[in-house]
Amino acid sequence: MKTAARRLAVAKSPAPPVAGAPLRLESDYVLEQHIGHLLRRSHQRHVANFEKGLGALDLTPTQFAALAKIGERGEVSQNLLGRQTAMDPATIQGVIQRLMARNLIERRADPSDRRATLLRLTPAGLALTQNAIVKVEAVSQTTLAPLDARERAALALLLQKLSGLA
Amino acid sequence: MKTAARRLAVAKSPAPPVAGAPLRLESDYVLEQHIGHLLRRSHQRHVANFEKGLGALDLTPTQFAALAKIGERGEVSQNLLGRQTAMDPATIQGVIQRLMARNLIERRADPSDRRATLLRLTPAGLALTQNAIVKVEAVSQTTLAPLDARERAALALLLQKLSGLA
DNA sequence: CGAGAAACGTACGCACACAAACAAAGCCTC
DNA sequence: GAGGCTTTGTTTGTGTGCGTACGTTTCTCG
Repeated sequence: MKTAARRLAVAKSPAPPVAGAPLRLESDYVLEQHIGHLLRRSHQRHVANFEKGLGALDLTPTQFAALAKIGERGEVSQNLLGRQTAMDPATIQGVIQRLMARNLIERRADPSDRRATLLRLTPAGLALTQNAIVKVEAVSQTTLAPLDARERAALALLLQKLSGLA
Repeated sequence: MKTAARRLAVAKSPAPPVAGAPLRLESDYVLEQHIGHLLRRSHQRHVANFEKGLGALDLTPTQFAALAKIGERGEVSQNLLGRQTAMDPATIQGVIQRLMARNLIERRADPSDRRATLLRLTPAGLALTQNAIVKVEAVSQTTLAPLDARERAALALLLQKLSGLA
């Protein structure tokens, strides 16, 4: 009912808003060729592959990045982790909370800096991360499937330049 | 107070959760070299440039994509627009609502298919989109600044392959 | 023709992602 | 050593982005 009512409300506007031929851009802007759109679509496709490929583990790309980085460093502050994984303090906050709720990481106050919080993996988190790393390799292969070896290397280099990592 | 209380609650766990040396991954996984991370960071950087560059217009990349596509086609259904801009039906919904709330687009029922809704630009929407297109070109230049002309062409081609557009 | 399948839009919930504003703790300089 | 700046983490608000479920309408096929 609600739906029908709303649609009627929209449809009942007779002439004022919609008069003649639709307005068009005169410029021939091609969305599909623009770097932003291409980056967005490529990233989108990879994220979809990721969530397919890790299905049972129930990890998002950002959650995985956080786990991998903590596991690499042993123990990191929340803030440093954010910088290393390119996440806002506000963003990392939610990620940490969700990982902690699943008992994959634990935190303690930094004894030498009472502002900071140190993060480390739990045994469960370590096991899950090891497991995930294997599957993530497969996901990367899926994402990169349209490219041959030379193209893959070229793309990696270009993206590193683009994102300021090279 | 709330903050202090929470921090104490965390800090008061004495030994059980945090015992000895932190757990580490034995594998030498390098987050920074993986395609997903590179795509994420590159996209992230571009979005930041975009929001800087369009500042006053107050458009997000997706909102701009929707406007540009509507302006190119004259009048499109919401669903088709979603496919053309690579957005979920659920995602395009919110975008449309926000653009409509700002009176940049308007909608009417499709006379030949009562399930569908047709979208078109308002005069204000057309003017804003024309204006935005110019600025978006500049944003793309900013994003691509680390690359020379040959690299830009190569990157565009690779991303088109990667996202299924070529 | 009529039932089932498919398409369109909507609604809700979860997870990023960032800006802005804030409190607490540390640093730094005069 | 005291005031000011910075750093760390939190909270709130807005905007994507998708899964899922839903109601309506259209299409398709027997």
